[in-house]
Parts: sequence; structure tokens; C-alpha cells
Amino acid sequence: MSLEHAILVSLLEQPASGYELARRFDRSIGRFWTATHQQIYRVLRQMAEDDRITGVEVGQENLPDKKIWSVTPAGRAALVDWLHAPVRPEAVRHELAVKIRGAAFDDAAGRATLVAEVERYRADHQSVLAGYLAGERRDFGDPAAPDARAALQHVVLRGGIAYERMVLAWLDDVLTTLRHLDPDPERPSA
Amino acid sequence: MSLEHAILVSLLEQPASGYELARRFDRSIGRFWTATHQQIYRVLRQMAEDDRITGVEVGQENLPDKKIWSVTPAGRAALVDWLHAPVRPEAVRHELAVKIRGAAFDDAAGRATLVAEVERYRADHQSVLAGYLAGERRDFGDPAAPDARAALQHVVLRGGIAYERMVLAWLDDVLTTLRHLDPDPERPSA
DNA sequence: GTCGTCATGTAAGTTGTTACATGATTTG
DNA sequence: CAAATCATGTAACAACTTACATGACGAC
Repeated sequence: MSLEHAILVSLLEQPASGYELARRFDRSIGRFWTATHQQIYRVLRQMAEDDRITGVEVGQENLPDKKIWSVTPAGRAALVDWLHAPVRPEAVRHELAVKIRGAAFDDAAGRATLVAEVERYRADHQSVLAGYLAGERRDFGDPAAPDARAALQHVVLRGGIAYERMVLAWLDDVLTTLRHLDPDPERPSA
Repeated sequence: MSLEHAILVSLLEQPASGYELARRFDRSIGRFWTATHQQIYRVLRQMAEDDRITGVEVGQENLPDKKIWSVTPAGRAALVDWLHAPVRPEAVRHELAVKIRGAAFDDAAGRATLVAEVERYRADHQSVLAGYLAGERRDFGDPAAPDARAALQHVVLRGGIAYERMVLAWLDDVLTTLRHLDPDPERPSA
């Protein structure tokens, strides 16, 4: 269960309630580890039982009480142990690649539908990249020497940026390939 | 359950037994959709119940019988429907990125262990890339105009190649960043 | 005679997803 | 006064992983 470790990292960076954590998993941490609030609450309860984290009730005016979770020494030790363990190969699940190979068994009209879908998908990734670049300017634009934490956060973000750029270039390749299979009869290519 | 669709694509490309499918998922298809034989057998049974595939028992000399599965018209229709549906955003799970951010909470000795692990991980990806490039030369080295199926298989493979190259470049960035945090005292850098 | 391959599965457990539920408060 | 946000969960289900099981064959 690596969600536990992602939560430990996030809580070490900054203690938070379950709700706040869930929002982080919609944003920064969610770039490389997704989780819903239901998963997070379940895992938090278990981590508290295992003494990896401790919670402090905080009353709020005009809002329900919340519980701020912090990492215990035992939790930090568990994280460090895990850091040194071998990285397990990721389970690859790339739906679009399956669809592209599947397009061989569809007709030209169907493939045109897929082209439209790939274009939409490409636009999504374009805006993810724009968000990453804006975040990079905001959080790492300062040319002063960063501390270890910022340097590591930045290199992970650079990974996200490199990934999105690679995806965009590949989607262009995909679109060219798909269109080449069924040249538009209105505007013949060459 | 997208495993069903990956199986449909693979069986349309070439009918196969469950065992043969499982080996394909260790190789070509597994590049973008992983599955174990247990998952495959379970899904095959269900797909047969839903009339997406039909199996023919084939007796073999000196080997156990096997069942060769083919896609039915209904299965093909189900695949085409799915091709036109929106691509769902992938659930990102990048363990190494979590570890890198976690390295901020480890000491220099621990980070040295992580560096070694990243190097090993990099070597894995290097050999995956080498395998892709060898496969590309073998299957797509012929400059003759490919048919639709081959063109689509090739563009998916090019995606895998682009991904591995991006990962290798990023891992170099990661290694530089990690080493910069703890310059080797024996060989000071500048 | 042990190991690897062919071939097919069951069982148990973990993880992840989807839907539903509650109740207060702020915003338009 | 409807909708969105804050905050926390339960329940049911779907998917995936790990371990175990069977039995024949060929290679070393």
C-alpha cells in the first residue's frame, strides 16, 4: 500500500486534516499519486491504529471540528525504510494505446471519431502542461539556491513537465498516423 | 474493466488460448496494459458468458488441450463502441516520484542508498528501451508502406520509445539533483 | 530427479471506485 | 433559496495481487 507512503510524505511536508490531504491529492501530490477522499480516510484510520500518525482535534468557528494529522517518529522511520526498498515496476495502464491499436478494426468513419477524441485528450494534456509551467514559475522562479526540499519538489515537477511534453509530441505523431490512414477526400493530401 | 478491451484487440490481431494471451501480456500488449494469467482467465470466462468471444477446443499431441478464443461480431461491436467513448484520465501512480520527494526527510547516507536504487531503476529502463528499439528494427524495419494495423502498432511502439527516452533523461536530472544535495566528500565538485 | 514450460485454474486478501449520507456555512 | 464548500464518513462493489494447486512433458 503505497498510498500510505504518499500520505507520510505529504504530512511531513505539512500536517493536515483528511480533507486538506484529499485536496492536495487533487493537486500537487496527485500529479504522481492519485487518491480519493474515501481511500484517504480509510488509510488514515489504519495509519493511526499503527501509530504512524497522531491527530489533534482542532475546533473551528463556524465550521465542523477537524483533526490535524502529524507523522510520528515511527511513521517517519517506516517512510525511510520504504525509501530504501527497491522501486517496484509500475503497472502500466495506457487506455489510449489500446484504443489506437484497436482502431485497426474500425472503419474510416469510426476512426474519425477517435481522431476527435484524441484531439480532446491532447487539449487536456496541453492545459495540464500549462498548469505545471505556471506552478514552476510561481514556486521555483526565484534563482536563489533552493533548500533540499524545494530542489526535490522541483525535480519531480520537471518530470511531470517532461512527461506532458513527450505526450503532446506523441499525440501529434498519433494524429498524423491516424489521418494518413484515411486522407480527407475534400482536401486530398499531396 | 478495460482489460476486456485489451483482450479483444489482441484476439482480433490473432486468436489465442488463455495461456498464449498471458504471454502476450508479458510482452507486446503488456507494454501498455499489464495483466496476470489469473486476471485473464477470469475475464475470458466472463467474456465467453457475455458472448464477446467463442472458444474452440484444440487437442494437442503430448500437451494438454487448449481452447483457442476468437472474437464474435458482438465482441467486435463492443470494442468499436468503446473506441468512440471518451478516454478516461489515467490514474497516475509514480512510486519513484513519491520516494524522491520523501528523500527530503532522509539523511545523506539514506539518500546515497536511494541514488543506488535510482541507478538500478535507470538500468532497467535502459534495457526496456533497447528491447523496444530491437523490436522496431525487427518488425518495422522494412521501408515498404505498412498496412493500417502495422502503422498503428508502430505508432504505439514509438510512444513507448519516446516514454523510455523521456524517463532516462529525467532520471539523469534526478541523479544530478540528488548528488548535488550531498556532494561526495572524497571528490568535491568544484 | 529437479527444473522449466505448457496449460488451466481456485482462493484469499488488498486496493480502488462509485454511490450515498450528513449537517453546517458561505456565496450568489 | 439554491448551490457550492467544508468536513467526515459508510457501504457495496469492482479490480487487482499473491499464493497455491494440478498434471503432463522435455531437458539436463
